[in-house]
Amino acid sequence: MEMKKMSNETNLQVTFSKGRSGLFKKASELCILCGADVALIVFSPGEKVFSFGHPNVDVVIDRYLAPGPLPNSSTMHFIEAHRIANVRGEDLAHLKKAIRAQLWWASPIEEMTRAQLEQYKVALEELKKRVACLVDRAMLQSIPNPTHQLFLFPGASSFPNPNLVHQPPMLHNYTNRHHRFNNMGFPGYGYGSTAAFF
Amino acid sequence: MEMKKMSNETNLQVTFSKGRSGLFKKASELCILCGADVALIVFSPGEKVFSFGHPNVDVVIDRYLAPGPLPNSSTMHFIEAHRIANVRGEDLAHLKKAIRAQLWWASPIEEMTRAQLEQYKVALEELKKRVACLVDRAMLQSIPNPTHQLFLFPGASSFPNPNLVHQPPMLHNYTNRHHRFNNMGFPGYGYGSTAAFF
DNA sequence: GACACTATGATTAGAAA
DNA sequence: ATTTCTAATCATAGTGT
Repeated sequence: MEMKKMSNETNLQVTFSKGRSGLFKKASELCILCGADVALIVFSPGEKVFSFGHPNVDVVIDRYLAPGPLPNSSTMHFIEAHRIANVRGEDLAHLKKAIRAQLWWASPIEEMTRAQLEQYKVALEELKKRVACLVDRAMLQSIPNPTHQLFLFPGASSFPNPNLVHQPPMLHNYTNRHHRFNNMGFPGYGYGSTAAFF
Repeated sequence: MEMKKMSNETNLQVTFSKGRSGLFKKASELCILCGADVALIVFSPGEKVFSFGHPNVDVVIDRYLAPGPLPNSSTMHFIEAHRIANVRGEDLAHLKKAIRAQLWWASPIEEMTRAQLEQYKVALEELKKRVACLVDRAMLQSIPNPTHQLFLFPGASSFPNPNLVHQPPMLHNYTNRHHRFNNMGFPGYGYGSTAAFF
């Protein structure tokens, strides 16, 4: 088969789907057989997200990004100073609840090393300040809502529920970022439960 | 072949190496044939890093990490519950620039709406608390730092230079995070330069 | 670790649902 | 976008250098 981008749009679609399956399968096999840790993120031509990770996508990414979530040196300048900006709760309790259910980037936290955690913490404080600032300013101006498609769940159609997949793949942690789910308890591949997104 | 972790250490080593090659090849094929964007990170049993990305590992990761419009449906309730802010032009250019230039996980920030920003802010606070808690806990446990091997270039041996590989793989952007390089100008696969890692 | 070799079991392209 | 089916192709485990 010629190694160049396929012209036929339909065939491309099919090929992508199959290829992705094969790719993910290979990835999981590598994890199972060799105990390797893998993070695999795929964006379809249609911009849909597919991911696979062992033990978990974010954990691997963090490890890849290590040492420390502050990849660029310029950021390091901020590590020294700055204390935590006091932010009072306001009436955001309910918001917290909602957010708690969907915080994607917090899940890998308990697997970070102490050093990473410390850096992470500092970085968070810095970021929070910036965000707070942005929020305040945004309050004054009404940023037009970009097309929200809030109820769109790209990729959700692929594996709506891992347990419903016809041929149970040994894949686990097969997710898309908008609708994460861990296909634990899979035949032949059950890994320790991942911490819930608190 | 039985799908469980291999016992023979030697065979495992070989299998990993082969499997990784195959996996990366598949990944690149998916990119070439279907124009998919892929990030693939693999940690060998020996903790060595191997990565592949199209157009680039970090770009894909960022896209993966970038929270599109907060996608959870339950979130909607809160978004609706919030009043809309008033219009007012304010210059955030410098702030945006600063953020864009420094915090990788903040990059998507300027694309968030006010409502999203507020949630983001709350989320940060929540997260920060968790981090602080974990840090404190970690302080007491003194979690041993995993060997950092900061100046080690694992994986560099695999594909020292793509151009030197006997059978030129169609792989590109085969990197390890400590020694990044883009194998642009590859026969049959040259992609436009990706944004530098600011 | 990478590479050569080879039988065979696994994977895929293509068409179609 | 995924799946089924099939024939043909390909990738790989095991062994050895």
